[in-house]
Amino acid sequence: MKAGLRELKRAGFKLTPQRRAILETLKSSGKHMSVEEIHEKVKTKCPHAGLATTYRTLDLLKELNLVTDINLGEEHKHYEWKRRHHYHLVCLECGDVVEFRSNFAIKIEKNVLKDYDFEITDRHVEFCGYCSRCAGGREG
Amino acid sequence: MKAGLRELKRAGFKLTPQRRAILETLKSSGKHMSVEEIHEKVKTKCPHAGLATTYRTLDLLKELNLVTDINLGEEHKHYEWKRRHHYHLVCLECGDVVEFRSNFAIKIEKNVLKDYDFEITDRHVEFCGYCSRCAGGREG
DNA sequence: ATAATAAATGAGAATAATTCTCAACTAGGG
DNA sequence: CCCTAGTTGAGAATTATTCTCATTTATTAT
Repeated sequence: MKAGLRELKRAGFKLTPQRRAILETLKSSGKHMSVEEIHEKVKTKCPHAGLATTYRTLDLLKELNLVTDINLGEEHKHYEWKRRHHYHLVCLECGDVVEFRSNFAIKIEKNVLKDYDFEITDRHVEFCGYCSRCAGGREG
Repeated sequence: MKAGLRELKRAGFKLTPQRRAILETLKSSGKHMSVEEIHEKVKTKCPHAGLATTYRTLDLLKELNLVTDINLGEEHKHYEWKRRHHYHLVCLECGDVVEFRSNFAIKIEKNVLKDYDFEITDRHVEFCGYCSRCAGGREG
């Protein structure tokens, strides 16, 4: 059984078409999506799907540690299928969101465990600033 | 002139009692506060202060890069006076928020500049999980 | 398969944080 | 001290999210 469905099942939740659709949408898209975007996509598979179910299911998937929510600026929330040590750069000028990885990310987390005795299960790391294209225009 | 007021002035904004109070409240508290908390504190200095002004001023201070907003869980937004390389650990059990610093934080940012040609001006780094007290209870 | 049942859904109402509107007020320059 | 553009307060408006509840459905045992 596919990852995601497996965890839902194991935790005693029913595998409804709506849940399958939401899960599949996020997993296959491979990027962050707003609740509305997810809902629109889900409706192509389940035309009667209600928005509340999308909210409920995303909460559930978050609870099960399968998805993460990211906050881009101030607007509405975005979700994405969880991946390890995968952070975000958000350009304040063009709004572009670039993923990044750093070897130091792992070291920071070891630091946190060792120095603060804190066990990390989820991460929200967004660095905001200016991407190469936009930085140029700002200062000559 | 004090830091904060200086930047407001320089950018051409008026130094109203409300702005002074909001700025001073955040700066002197030294920790993150919700908009309501800030507003309550401000009202002890300016009893007629409106909530909208607190929202407007926090937006303004953020615009000027003097404060950062942090997202603790799902609730309403929190703000704090900006400090360098100062991140957060959020315990999912007791809700406690601990600040942390890591030498690797600086290295990550150098990585980002070098490898992604991205100029960081603001950071939102929250690691969620379980603090030492709560981690124990969870698994025996 | 089919029935029994606890869980899940859809639709829209309810909520709560944030933003907007606009008349009245005020900081700061001259 | 006056003028004026910028700022404020109060409450209405907006908008994302949550709640309610009657109806439907996935799953388990028969």
